[in-house]
Amino acid sequence: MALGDAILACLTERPMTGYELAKTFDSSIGFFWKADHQQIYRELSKLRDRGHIQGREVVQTGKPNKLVYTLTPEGRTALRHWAARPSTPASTKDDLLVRLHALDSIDIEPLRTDLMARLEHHRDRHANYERILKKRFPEGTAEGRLDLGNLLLLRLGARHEQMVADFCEEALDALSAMSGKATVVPLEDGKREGKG
Amino acid sequence: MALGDAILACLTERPMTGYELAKTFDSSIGFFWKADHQQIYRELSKLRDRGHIQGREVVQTGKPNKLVYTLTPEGRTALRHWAARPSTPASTKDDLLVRLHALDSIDIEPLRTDLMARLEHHRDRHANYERILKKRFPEGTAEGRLDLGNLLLLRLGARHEQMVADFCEEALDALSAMSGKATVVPLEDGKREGKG
DNA sequence: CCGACTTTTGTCCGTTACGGTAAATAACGG
DNA sequence: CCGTTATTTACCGTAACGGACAAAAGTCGG
Repeated sequence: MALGDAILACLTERPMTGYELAKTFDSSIGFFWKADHQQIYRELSKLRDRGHIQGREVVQTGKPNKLVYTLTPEGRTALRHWAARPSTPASTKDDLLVRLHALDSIDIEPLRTDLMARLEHHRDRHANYERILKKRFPEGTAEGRLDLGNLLLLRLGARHEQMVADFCEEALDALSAMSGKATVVPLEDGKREGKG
Repeated sequence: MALGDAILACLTERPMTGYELAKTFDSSIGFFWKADHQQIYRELSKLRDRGHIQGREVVQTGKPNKLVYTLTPEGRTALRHWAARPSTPASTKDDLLVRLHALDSIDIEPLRTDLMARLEHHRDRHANYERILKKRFPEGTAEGRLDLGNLLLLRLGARHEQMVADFCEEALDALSAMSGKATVVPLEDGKREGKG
């Protein structure tokens, strides 16, 4: 149950409602962890049952009342214990990779379309990371533990998106070369600063 | 259900038993898709029920009889249809990243240990990718669609592991710098040449 | 003004996926 | 005899995902 711990991690920053958490999982932490609002509400109930978080109802006029969740000391401890256990490296599980593995049994045209969409997707995300980096860390330095973690995360994210975007480009190139009859895939590893 | 399709993708190469598939999911395709043998057997039953694969029992003396599964034409079609649908970009879901997000609420020592373990893990995997690359594609070129896909995959895998390993190293460096009291994270290689 | 749509805050229910434990069967190696 | 390799399968619990619904107030268009 890592989703629960991801929520606890979010709540270390400030108390939040399920709705705000859902928003958060759509931006910052959501860059590497997807969860929709139902999942979050369900997980919140479990965490509350476990005593890891505590909900305080805030009466609102006009809108339905909201439940602001705060980490309890038990929750903090649980998070620390969870964080002290060795992490398990996650596997990628990307459909695209499976398709490439069976490249000669599938249709290339839709694949090409897909690769182009993905290229755009990863470029967008890369730009987004860079934008946030420039805004939050214009000096490229962090002050304090929390900032350090987020800076590291943003840099990793940016590089990852860059890498995948490059990969999509190369795959498209190779596919073109292939359908053009040549059987050689261009480029080799290392840097490859795009010709702009 | 992408696992089912991953299995179909594997079976395009050659007919296999559940046992062999489990092995495969421990090496080649398993580099980016984890699945243990129970999952695979379960999925195989479903695929057989759906008529996407067909099992042929091979009587063995000494060992339990084995069931060799072959793709049916329906299975091939299903795979092609699946591969023609746009892929959904997968999110990372790595515990380590969640921990970094809550860096100031967790203990650094176990994190450091974990980072070192992960560094080694990703270096090993990188070496493994490079080894396979050198063996299967000494020229760095592919002949034929199937080879192209696998070459691309291996290169992506190698780069990915390299990147994550580098990330672990940087995180460790930054953590050391931090506990040494300085609050500045050293500049990374590559871009970002802001400060002198 | 009415109806449609969005925002905010959730709940319910069903399916898919994952993972631990275990068991049956039989050769081979130490 | 015990452990490992090979092979398949069952049972069971939890984690994760995702569609639909609810309820009440806000905003926009006709």
